Amino acid sequence: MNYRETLNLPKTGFPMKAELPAREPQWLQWWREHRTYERRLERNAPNGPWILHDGPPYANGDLHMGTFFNMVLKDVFVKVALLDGKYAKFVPGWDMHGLPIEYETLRHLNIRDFHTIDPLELREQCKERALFWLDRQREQRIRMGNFGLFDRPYRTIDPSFEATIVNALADLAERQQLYKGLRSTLWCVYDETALAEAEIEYENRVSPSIFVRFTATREQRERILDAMGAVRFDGKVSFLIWTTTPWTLPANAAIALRPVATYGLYRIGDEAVIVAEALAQPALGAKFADAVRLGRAQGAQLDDLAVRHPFMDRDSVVVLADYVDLETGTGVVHTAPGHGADDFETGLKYGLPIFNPVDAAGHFTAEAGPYAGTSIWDANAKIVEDLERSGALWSLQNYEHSYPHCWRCHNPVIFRATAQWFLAMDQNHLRHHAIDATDAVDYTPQWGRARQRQMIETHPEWCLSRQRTWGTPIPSLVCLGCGEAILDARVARLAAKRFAQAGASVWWSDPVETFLPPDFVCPNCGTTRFEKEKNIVDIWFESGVTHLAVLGRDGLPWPSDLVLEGGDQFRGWFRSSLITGVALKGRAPYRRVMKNGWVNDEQGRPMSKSRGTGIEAKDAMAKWGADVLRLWAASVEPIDDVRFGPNIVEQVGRVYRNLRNRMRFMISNLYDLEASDVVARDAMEPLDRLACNVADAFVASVKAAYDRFEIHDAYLEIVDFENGISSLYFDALKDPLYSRAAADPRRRSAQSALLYVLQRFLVALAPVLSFTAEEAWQFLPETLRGGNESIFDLSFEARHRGGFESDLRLWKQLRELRARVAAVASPRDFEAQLVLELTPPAYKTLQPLGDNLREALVVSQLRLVQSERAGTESDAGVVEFALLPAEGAKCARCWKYRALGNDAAHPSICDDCASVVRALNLSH
RNA sequence: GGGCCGUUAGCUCAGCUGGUUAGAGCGCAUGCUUGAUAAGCAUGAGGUCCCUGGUUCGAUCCCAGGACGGCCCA
Repeated sequence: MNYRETLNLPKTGFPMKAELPAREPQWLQWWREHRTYERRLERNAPNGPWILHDGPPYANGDLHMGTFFNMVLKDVFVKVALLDGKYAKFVPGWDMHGLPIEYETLRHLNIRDFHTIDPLELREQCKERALFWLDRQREQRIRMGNFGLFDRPYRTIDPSFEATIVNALADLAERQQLYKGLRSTLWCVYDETALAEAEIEYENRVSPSIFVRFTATREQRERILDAMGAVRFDGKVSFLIWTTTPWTLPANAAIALRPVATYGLYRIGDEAVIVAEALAQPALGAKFADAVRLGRAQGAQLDDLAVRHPFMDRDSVVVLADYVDLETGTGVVHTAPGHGADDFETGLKYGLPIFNPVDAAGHFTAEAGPYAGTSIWDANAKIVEDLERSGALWSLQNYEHSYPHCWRCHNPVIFRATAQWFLAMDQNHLRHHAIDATDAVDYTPQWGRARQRQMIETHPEWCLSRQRTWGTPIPSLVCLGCGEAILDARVARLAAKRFAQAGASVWWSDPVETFLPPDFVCPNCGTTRFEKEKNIVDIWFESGVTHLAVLGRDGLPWPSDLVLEGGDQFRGWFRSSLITGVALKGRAPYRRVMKNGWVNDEQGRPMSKSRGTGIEAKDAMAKWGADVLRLWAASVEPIDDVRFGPNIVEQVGRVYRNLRNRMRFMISNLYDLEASDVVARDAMEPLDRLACNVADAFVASVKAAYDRFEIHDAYLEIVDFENGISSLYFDALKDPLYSRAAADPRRRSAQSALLYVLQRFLVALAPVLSFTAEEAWQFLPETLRGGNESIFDLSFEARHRGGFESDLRLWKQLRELRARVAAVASPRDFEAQLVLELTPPAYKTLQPLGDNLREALVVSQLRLVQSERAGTESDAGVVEFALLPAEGAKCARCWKYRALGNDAAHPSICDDCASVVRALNLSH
């Protein structure tokens, strides 16, 4: 007789092969149809919110693995909160204005100069492109298995959002936080337009390289000599600067030194010059041989000195700047705040005048004195000539270097100061308050706070205005009477109201009168005639107010509990949100900031399309499925930079298969269990009760890891648990599950424990392996699901009885014991009988397991002996053990060694099996 | 060039406030099983803990310098 058919072998439709790319979309559909997320949200509503506020991705292009990684991490936390019973409403958002989209649209339309297209038309086209990419990205985010209100995302182009932006500007204006001032921007004098970084190409160019004396007056000289500890010297004393742009000299306001560098005063003949010591030899050239050092000082000691401008009738003051390097030149840097980004920042820092003597077409204005009317490029030669004549020129040569050029006309570009709107960082102590506000924020990792503070400390005045089309207008006016630029809160609120109704394009289409409050007059001159300014707001400001547009309404609290983005956002969104939050609401708009690392390729280098390592999220999901990729995200340390590629996915794929098979084993042994058969934990066999307790401990530690925002720790717990539960527990259970009668109490106890362990296992995994956990849950017989339609209807709450410690110790002891026995001979074929001589404590803990201990060791017979000896601290409390051949013969049905043949009808099987088989025959 | 971060077995990672034969999973090799079977179990081989100095009785862990890699800036 073939006894195999009399066994309770596992049965399930849960497939071993995952085929995730094909199956996952079905579960997306299932979640949508069953409103799984929404229903759980509603159920959780009374328990209060936990909100992760989404930093808006930019709506151009498909999602890459870096975004995928970030979005999976976000989703894990949302799901953890959901399973924890929280109102974890996740509102995804998109950043949809801005230059990249404007460029892409112009390229799409084949338009070279954006001035040639009507702004309203361009805005329509941009909107279309942005919506196109939003839809694609939304599809990809949904495909990842992310939960959220994807039907109602927030979008920076929504009229209500645009109104929020403008109202924020109104609030800031009311607090005197906004002003219009000059700023140095890249400028093409041929196209007469400002350029963005992205519009620049670097090309080689030959420029005049000149060293120029900035000479001290007699009075200035004495202070310099004093500061440098030099003896009395009556000759000419000069700072020697180096520049390759002589035309910027008329705008010189200062000379900058490196604070930590040492500067020397070198006497050469009857004059003396100051340069950095490290550069003295190359800078002074042949004259260095005859130079005598008269004094020296750190740059920081020379702050606040001054010398005369070589040809303008004014002083040039000494300032300090960290960016001054000692690679080339003299370590003394000519500073023209109107003509360089660094220079400009230094100018702001020191309150220097922003000379701006160049017009839009690149000609000097009257401000340039003798050079008025000259083209800047022609002026180069003229200035050098004049310097030569006045004796200020030290040396001249040609110099080839890389220089920014306009990408359209390929001419060299310049820096030119233009009037822009700023958010004043030091008005109302904003910078100070923002730094202090980080104290109330938790950072993961902790050094994030220092990084964030640094980003605030070094934040220049925030330039809010852009001279482009695709954005939210800054509703500022120009008075036609006096030319004053006005950003008035009342005007802004009126504009916001109009934008909320009709969208921000009305700023371009509607007459200025529609934005004027009654009786509005120029505060400067009283005129009532105005013109609209055509600036849009920096998109970092737009994303910086997402917390105002999304939080504090629709059941969402302000601030959020967590924001989670890539580390670059310390300078970006974390910062812009913090500043607007502090400026407008007095505190950070989030309670915790977490950063995730970059995704590099398998060699640890940035992913690159040209190297063939650039993988898009949608392609990865189509190839491997989302769940394996989600598991990958948990398998790495997300704080650090991580690696991704086919080999790594393959490795994670094997871990995935293990997890899947463990689920499958449990499900497949539950096919005949009815809810009414389920045994209460207290009534279970000791080993089964232990497994349940260990599962509780497992979930508790996984939950604790999630609560610490350590997804990777949760992953390690999961892997550790699955290995233990499988090799020890599942193996032990096979015999009782398969060979006992279906309704045998031993078997029902085991099944009940498996059900519980499976349920806990799936809950712990669901935030990461969402699709697979759901799939497994649905393959569980419905009667066993306890009315929980989806795995996401379950909760983390384990029994917090405490007292897991002794269970975990016993569990560990069993694993060691099993390993110890297995090291001598693989016992799992039941061929052995085992005699264990145990220490008294080990005997005390193991003996109560009764026959379960024999099951766990997979032997046919087990005898425990309490040792007389105290025993060393030997493994698992085993003083000694002996493996002997099992007694009896191998039962053809259960494979254990037993006494056979007591039933004449079944001579090859043991008594227990015979009674099971007889019962089966009777029922036929 | 500056700021920040990282560097532990082939791969992904653990290693608490300095003292362990430095661990796990995956892979690899070997064996068992064929009643989880394109599965399961066991055993084993893999490490100058990036390098160089220093502190210490003792350093993967602390300090300094360097190399390599990454992010943000310049």
